[in-house]
Amino acid sequence: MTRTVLIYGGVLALLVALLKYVEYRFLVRDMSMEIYIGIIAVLFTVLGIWAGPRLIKRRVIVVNPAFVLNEEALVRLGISKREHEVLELMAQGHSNQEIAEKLFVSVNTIKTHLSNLFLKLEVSRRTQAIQKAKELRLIP
Amino acid sequence: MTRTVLIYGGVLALLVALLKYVEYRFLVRDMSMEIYIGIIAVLFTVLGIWAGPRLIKRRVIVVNPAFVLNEEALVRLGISKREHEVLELMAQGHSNQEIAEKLFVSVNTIKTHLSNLFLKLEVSRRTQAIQKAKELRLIP
DNA sequence: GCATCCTTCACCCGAAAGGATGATTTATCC
DNA sequence: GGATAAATCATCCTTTCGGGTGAAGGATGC
Repeated sequence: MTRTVLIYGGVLALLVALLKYVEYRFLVRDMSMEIYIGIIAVLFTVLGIWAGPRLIKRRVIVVNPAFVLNEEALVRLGISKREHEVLELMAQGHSNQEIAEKLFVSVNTIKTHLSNLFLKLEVSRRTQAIQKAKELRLIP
Repeated sequence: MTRTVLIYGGVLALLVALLKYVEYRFLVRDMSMEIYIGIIAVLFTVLGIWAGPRLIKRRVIVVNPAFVLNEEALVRLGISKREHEVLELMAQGHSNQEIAEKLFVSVNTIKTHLSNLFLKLEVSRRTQAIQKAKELRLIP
Protein backbone atom coordinates (compact mmCIF):
# COMPACT_ATOMS: atom_id res chain seq x y z
CA MET A 1 0.00 0.00 0.00
CA THR A 2 2.69 2.45 1.02
CA ARG A 3 4.71 1.40 -1.98
CA THR A 4 1.71 1.93 -4.24
CA VAL A 5 1.18 5.46 -2.91
CA LEU A 6 4.85 6.24 -3.53
CA ILE A 7 4.63 4.98 -7.09
CA TYR A 8 1.43 6.93 -7.59
CA GLY A 9 2.97 10.11 -6.23
CA GLY A 10 6.06 9.62 -8.32
CA VAL A 11 4.11 9.21 -11.52
CA LEU A 12 2.03 12.27 -10.65
CA ALA A 13 5.14 14.36 -10.05
CA LEU A 14 6.60 13.13 -13.30
CA LEU A 15 3.47 14.08 -15.17
CA VAL A 16 3.39 17.54 -13.67
CA ALA A 17 7.04 18.04 -14.62
CA LEU A 18 6.30 16.83 -18.11
CA LEU A 19 3.42 19.27 -18.36
CA LYS A 20 5.58 22.16 -17.24
CA TYR A 21 8.21 21.25 -19.78
CA VAL A 22 5.68 20.97 -22.55
CA GLU A 23 4.03 24.18 -21.43
CA TYR A 24 7.12 26.32 -21.61
CA ARG A 25 8.67 24.82 -24.69
CA PHE A 26 6.08 24.21 -27.30
CA LEU A 27 2.46 24.34 -26.52
CA VAL A 28 1.45 27.57 -24.91
CA ARG A 29 2.56 29.61 -27.87
CA ASP A 30 1.03 27.35 -30.47
CA MET A 31 -2.03 25.84 -28.95
CA SER A 32 -5.20 27.27 -27.63
CA MET A 33 -6.04 27.01 -23.96
CA GLU A 34 -8.79 24.49 -24.63
CA ILE A 35 -6.48 21.95 -26.24
CA TYR A 36 -3.96 22.34 -23.45
CA ILE A 37 -6.58 21.70 -20.80
CA GLY A 38 -7.92 18.81 -22.81
CA ILE A 39 -4.51 17.16 -22.88
CA ILE A 40 -4.17 17.58 -19.13
CA ALA A 41 -7.64 16.12 -18.62
CA VAL A 42 -6.93 13.07 -20.77
CA LEU A 43 -3.56 12.47 -19.14
CA PHE A 44 -4.90 12.59 -15.63
CA THR A 45 -7.93 10.52 -16.52
CA VAL A 46 -5.60 7.82 -17.78
CA LEU A 47 -3.56 8.21 -14.62
CA GLY A 48 -6.71 7.73 -12.54
CA ILE A 49 -7.71 4.66 -14.50
CA TRP A 50 -4.24 3.24 -13.99
CA ALA A 51 -3.85 4.15 -10.33
CA GLY A 52 -7.43 3.55 -9.17
CA PRO A 53 -7.38 -0.24 -8.98
CA ARG A 54 -3.95 -0.02 -7.34
CA LEU A 55 -5.18 2.29 -4.64
CA ILE A 56 -8.53 0.67 -4.03
CA LYS A 57 -8.51 -2.78 -2.52
CA ARG A 58 -9.46 -5.42 -5.00
CA ARG A 59 -12.67 -7.23 -4.24
CA VAL A 60 -12.15 -10.97 -4.35
CA ILE A 61 -15.29 -12.86 -5.19
CA VAL A 62 -15.32 -16.39 -3.85
CA VAL A 63 -17.15 -18.70 -6.19
CA ASN A 64 -17.61 -22.44 -6.11
CA PRO A 65 -15.79 -23.71 -9.20
CA ALA A 66 -18.18 -25.45 -11.55
CA PHE A 67 -17.65 -29.17 -11.95
CA VAL A 68 -15.73 -30.09 -15.08
CA LEU A 69 -15.47 -33.78 -15.88
CA ASN A 70 -11.89 -34.95 -16.19
CA GLU A 71 -12.30 -36.91 -19.42
CA GLU A 72 -8.58 -37.40 -19.74
CA ALA A 73 -8.59 -39.45 -16.53
CA LEU A 74 -11.57 -41.45 -17.75
CA VAL A 75 -9.68 -42.42 -20.89
CA ARG A 76 -6.41 -42.97 -19.07
CA LEU A 77 -8.01 -45.37 -16.59
CA GLY A 78 -10.10 -47.02 -19.28
CA ILE A 79 -13.39 -46.34 -17.54
CA SER A 80 -16.34 -46.98 -19.85
CA LYS A 81 -19.50 -44.92 -20.10
CA ARG A 82 -21.56 -47.50 -18.27
CA GLU A 83 -19.03 -47.85 -15.52
CA HIS A 84 -19.00 -44.12 -15.05
CA GLU A 85 -22.76 -44.14 -14.80
CA VAL A 86 -22.66 -46.80 -12.11
CA LEU A 87 -19.93 -44.88 -10.32
CA GLU A 88 -22.09 -41.78 -10.13
CA LEU A 89 -25.09 -43.61 -8.73
CA MET A 90 -22.92 -45.42 -6.22
CA ALA A 91 -21.40 -42.13 -5.06
CA GLN A 92 -24.90 -40.77 -4.56
CA GLY A 93 -25.37 -43.38 -1.86
CA HIS A 94 -27.35 -46.01 -3.72
CA SER A 95 -27.05 -49.73 -2.99
CA ASN A 96 -26.20 -52.19 -5.73
CA GLN A 97 -29.84 -53.27 -5.80
CA GLU A 98 -31.04 -49.71 -6.26
CA ILE A 99 -28.51 -49.01 -9.01
CA ALA A 100 -29.59 -52.19 -10.78
CA GLU A 101 -33.21 -51.08 -10.69
CA LYS A 102 -32.40 -47.61 -11.93
CA LEU A 103 -30.46 -48.98 -14.89
CA PHE A 104 -32.82 -51.89 -15.59
CA VAL A 105 -30.14 -54.55 -15.24
CA SER A 106 -29.39 -57.28 -12.71
CA VAL A 107 -27.46 -56.80 -9.47
CA ASN A 108 -24.78 -59.11 -10.80
CA THR A 109 -24.12 -56.71 -13.64
CA ILE A 110 -23.70 -53.85 -11.22
CA LYS A 111 -21.35 -55.91 -9.11
CA THR A 112 -19.27 -56.69 -12.17
CA HIS A 113 -19.11 -53.03 -13.17
CA LEU A 114 -18.11 -52.05 -9.65
CA SER A 115 -15.48 -54.77 -9.45
CA ASN A 116 -13.94 -53.47 -12.64
CA LEU A 117 -14.15 -49.92 -11.36
CA PHE A 118 -12.39 -50.83 -8.14
CA LEU A 119 -9.60 -52.41 -10.16
CA LYS A 120 -9.25 -49.38 -12.39
CA LEU A 121 -9.37 -46.94 -9.50
CA GLU A 122 -7.10 -49.19 -7.46
CA VAL A 123 -9.38 -49.29 -4.44
CA SER A 124 -11.21 -52.03 -2.60
CA ARG A 125 -14.22 -50.28 -1.08
CA ARG A 126 -16.92 -48.05 -2.44
CA THR A 127 -16.13 -45.30 0.04
CA GLN A 128 -12.55 -45.28 -1.22
CA ALA A 129 -13.83 -45.23 -4.77
CA ILE A 130 -15.89 -42.14 -4.01
CA GLN A 131 -12.86 -40.41 -2.51
CA LYS A 132 -10.65 -41.21 -5.46
CA ALA A 133 -13.27 -40.41 -8.07
CA LYS A 134 -13.77 -36.99 -6.51
CA GLU A 135 -10.05 -36.34 -6.44
CA LEU A 136 -9.81 -37.28 -10.10
CA ARG A 137 -12.87 -35.13 -10.86
CA LEU A 138 -14.75 -38.08 -12.30
CA ILE A 139 -17.79 -37.11 -10.25
CA PRO A 140 -18.96 -33.78 -8.78
CA MET B 1 -20.70 -1.86 -21.76
CA THR B 2 -22.39 0.57 -24.15
CA ARG B 3 -24.33 2.00 -21.24
CA THR B 4 -21.15 2.40 -19.24
CA VAL B 5 -19.49 4.32 -22.05
CA LEU B 6 -22.51 6.59 -22.29
CA ILE B 7 -22.42 7.29 -18.56
CA TYR B 8 -18.70 7.89 -18.74
CA GLY B 9 -19.09 10.29 -21.66
CA GLY B 10 -21.91 12.07 -19.91
CA VAL B 11 -19.94 12.59 -16.74
CA LEU B 12 -16.98 13.82 -18.77
CA ALA B 13 -19.13 16.32 -20.66
CA LEU B 14 -20.61 17.49 -17.38
CA LEU B 15 -17.18 18.01 -15.90
CA VAL B 16 -15.98 19.99 -18.90
CA ALA B 17 -19.06 22.18 -18.70
CA LEU B 18 -18.46 22.68 -15.01
CA LEU B 19 -14.88 23.65 -15.70
CA LYS B 20 -15.93 26.17 -18.31
CA TYR B 21 -18.43 27.64 -15.93
CA VAL B 22 -15.93 27.87 -13.13
CA GLU B 23 -13.33 29.24 -15.50
CA TYR B 24 -15.36 32.19 -16.69
CA ARG B 25 -17.04 33.06 -13.43
CA PHE B 26 -14.62 32.89 -10.60
CA LEU B 27 -11.34 31.29 -10.97
CA VAL B 28 -9.35 32.71 -13.80
CA ARG B 29 -9.35 36.18 -12.37
CA ASP B 30 -8.48 35.12 -8.84
CA MET B 31 -6.33 32.07 -9.13
CA SER B 32 -3.01 31.40 -10.65
CA MET B 33 -2.67 29.09 -13.61
CA GLU B 34 -0.98 26.43 -11.51
CA ILE B 35 -3.89 26.05 -9.14
CA TYR B 36 -6.35 25.95 -11.99
CA ILE B 37 -4.42 23.17 -13.71
CA GLY B 38 -4.10 21.39 -10.40
CA ILE B 39 -7.86 21.39 -9.90
CA ILE B 40 -8.37 20.01 -13.38
CA ALA B 41 -5.77 17.33 -12.77
CA VAL B 42 -7.35 16.24 -9.49
CA LEU B 43 -10.85 16.23 -10.96
CA PHE B 44 -9.91 14.09 -13.92
CA THR B 45 -7.81 11.75 -11.81
CA VAL B 46 -10.85 11.12 -9.65
CA LEU B 47 -12.91 10.65 -12.81
CA GLY B 48 -10.38 8.08 -14.02
CA ILE B 49 -10.40 6.24 -10.72
CA TRP B 50 -14.17 6.16 -10.81
CA ALA B 51 -14.57 5.25 -14.46
CA GLY B 52 -11.62 2.86 -14.81
CA PRO B 53 -13.07 -0.21 -13.15
CA ARG B 54 -16.33 0.40 -15.00
CA LEU B 55 -14.60 0.47 -18.35
CA ILE B 56 -12.20 -2.36 -17.73
CA LYS B 57 -13.66 -5.80 -17.34
CA ARG B 58 -13.58 -6.95 -13.76
CA ARG B 59 -11.44 -9.97 -13.14
CA VAL B 60 -13.33 -12.61 -11.20
CA ILE B 61 -11.05 -14.84 -9.21
CA VAL B 62 -12.48 -18.29 -8.68
CA VAL B 63 -11.42 -19.68 -5.34
CA ASN B 64 -12.34 -22.88 -3.61
CA PRO B 65 -14.20 -21.80 -0.48
CA ALA B 66 -12.37 -22.99 2.61
CA PHE B 67 -14.13 -25.65 4.63
CA VAL B 68 -15.97 -24.30 7.64
CA LEU B 69 -17.40 -26.86 10.03
CA ASN B 70 -21.12 -26.43 10.58
CA GLU B 71 -21.11 -26.68 14.36
CA GLU B 72 -24.72 -25.66 14.57
CA ALA B 73 -25.71 -28.81 12.68
CA LEU B 74 -23.50 -30.91 14.92
CA VAL B 75 -25.30 -29.62 17.99
CA ARG B 76 -28.72 -29.77 16.37
CA LEU B 77 -28.27 -33.43 15.41
CA GLY B 78 -26.63 -34.26 18.72
CA ILE B 79 -23.48 -35.66 17.14
CA SER B 80 -20.73 -36.16 19.70
CA LYS B 81 -17.05 -35.46 19.24
CA ARG B 82 -16.16 -39.11 18.98
CA GLU B 83 -18.92 -39.78 16.49
CA HIS B 84 -17.72 -36.92 14.36
CA GLU B 85 -14.23 -38.36 14.45
CA VAL B 86 -15.50 -41.74 13.30
CA LEU B 87 -17.55 -40.04 10.62
CA GLU B 88 -14.49 -38.34 9.20
CA LEU B 89 -12.45 -41.52 9.05
CA MET B 90 -15.33 -43.39 7.50
CA ALA B 91 -15.73 -40.71 4.83
CA GLN B 92 -12.05 -41.06 4.04
CA GLY B 93 -12.77 -44.59 2.90
CA HIS B 94 -11.64 -46.61 5.91
CA SER B 95 -13.28 -49.88 6.95
CA ASN B 96 -14.64 -50.32 10.45
CA GLN B 97 -11.61 -52.44 11.28
CA GLU B 98 -9.23 -49.72 10.13
CA ILE B 99 -11.06 -47.01 12.04
CA ALA B 100 -10.95 -49.16 15.17
CA GLU B 101 -7.21 -49.56 14.84
CA LYS B 102 -6.66 -45.86 14.26
CA LEU B 103 -8.66 -44.94 17.36
CA PHE B 104 -7.37 -47.82 19.48
CA VAL B 105 -10.80 -49.23 20.21
CA SER B 106 -12.67 -52.37 19.17
CA VAL B 107 -14.61 -52.79 15.96
CA ASN B 108 -17.79 -53.14 17.99
CA THR B 109 -17.34 -49.64 19.35
CA ILE B 110 -16.98 -48.26 15.84
CA LYS B 111 -20.09 -50.12 14.78
CA THR B 112 -22.03 -48.62 17.67
CA HIS B 113 -20.83 -45.11 16.80
CA LEU B 114 -21.76 -45.59 13.19
CA SER B 115 -25.17 -47.01 14.04
CA ASN B 116 -25.88 -43.94 16.15
CA LEU B 117 -24.57 -41.70 13.39
CA PHE B 118 -26.83 -43.32 10.81
CA LEU B 119 -29.79 -42.73 13.11
CA LYS B 120 -28.87 -39.08 13.66
CA LEU B 121 -28.18 -38.46 9.99
CA GLU B 122 -31.29 -40.45 9.04
CA VAL B 123 -29.45 -42.68 6.60
CA SER B 124 -28.88 -46.40 6.34
CA ARG B 125 -25.61 -46.72 4.44
CA ARG B 126 -22.20 -45.20 4.84
CA THR B 127 -22.20 -43.81 1.33
CA GLN B 128 -25.43 -41.97 2.13
CA ALA B 129 -23.91 -40.76 5.37
CA ILE B 130 -20.98 -39.29 3.45
CA GLN B 131 -23.35 -37.52 1.08
CA LYS B 132 -25.43 -36.05 3.87
CA ALA B 133 -22.46 -35.11 6.04
CA LYS B 134 -20.96 -33.19 3.12
CA GLU B 135 -24.21 -31.41 2.46
CA LEU B 136 -24.43 -30.40 6.10
CA ARG B 137 -20.75 -29.36 6.04
CA LEU B 138 -19.87 -31.77 8.82
CA ILE B 139 -16.89 -32.98 6.81
CA PRO B 140 -14.80 -31.34 4.06
C1' DG C 1 -26.76 -39.28 45.27
C1' DC C 2 -29.18 -39.70 40.98
C1' DA C 3 -30.23 -38.87 36.16
C1' DT C 4 -28.21 -38.27 31.80
C1' DC C 5 -24.99 -38.54 28.24
C1' DC C 6 -20.78 -40.36 26.22
C1' DT C 7 -17.85 -44.00 25.37
C1' DT C 8 -16.73 -48.41 25.40
C1' DC C 9 -17.55 -53.42 24.37
C1' DA C 10 -20.08 -57.85 23.31
C1' DC C 11 -23.11 -61.11 20.76
C1' DC C 12 -26.28 -62.46 17.19
C1' DC C 13 -28.16 -62.46 12.70
C1' DG C 14 -29.23 -61.27 8.14
C1' DA C 15 -28.24 -58.31 4.31
C1' DA C 16 -24.96 -56.16 1.43
C1' DA C 17 -20.71 -55.85 -0.62
C1' DG C 18 -16.48 -57.67 -2.58
C1' DG C 19 -13.38 -61.17 -5.22
C1' DA C 20 -12.73 -64.67 -8.71
C1' DT C 21 -14.06 -66.83 -12.74
C1' DG C 22 -16.55 -67.98 -16.83
C1' DA C 23 -19.95 -67.22 -20.45
C1' DT C 24 -22.98 -64.79 -23.94
C1' DT C 25 -24.28 -61.06 -26.89
C1' DT C 26 -23.53 -56.89 -29.33
C1' DA C 27 -20.90 -53.28 -31.46
C1' DT C 28 -16.81 -51.62 -33.60
C1' DC C 29 -12.56 -51.70 -36.06
C1' DC C 30 -9.18 -53.33 -39.29
C1' DG D 1 -14.61 -62.40 -41.09
C1' DG D 2 -11.96 -62.29 -37.05
C1' DA D 3 -10.18 -59.54 -33.22
C1' DT D 4 -11.42 -56.49 -29.55
C1' DA D 5 -13.95 -54.15 -26.17
C1' DA D 6 -18.21 -53.32 -23.76
C1' DA D 7 -22.18 -54.90 -21.48
C1' DT D 8 -24.73 -58.35 -19.67
C1' DC D 9 -25.60 -62.27 -16.34
C1' DA D 10 -24.41 -66.17 -13.34
C1' DT D 11 -22.34 -68.90 -9.42
C1' DC D 12 -19.56 -69.57 -5.40
C1' DC D 13 -17.47 -67.95 -1.47
C1' DT D 14 -15.67 -64.61 1.98
C1' DT D 15 -15.74 -60.34 4.20
C1' DT D 16 -17.93 -56.34 5.63
C1' DC D 17 -21.95 -53.81 7.04
C1' DG D 18 -26.05 -52.76 9.39
C1' DG D 19 -29.70 -53.53 12.98
C1' DG D 20 -31.01 -54.92 17.52
C1' DT D 21 -30.11 -55.42 22.26
C1' DG D 22 -27.73 -55.22 26.49
C1' DA D 23 -24.41 -53.54 29.66
C1' DA D 24 -20.54 -51.31 32.20
C1' DG D 25 -17.56 -47.33 33.46
C1' DG D 26 -16.84 -42.32 33.52
C1' DA D 27 -18.05 -37.45 33.36
C1' DT D 28 -21.38 -33.79 34.07
C1' DG D 29 -24.98 -31.34 36.17
C1' DC D 30 -28.66 -30.62 39.43
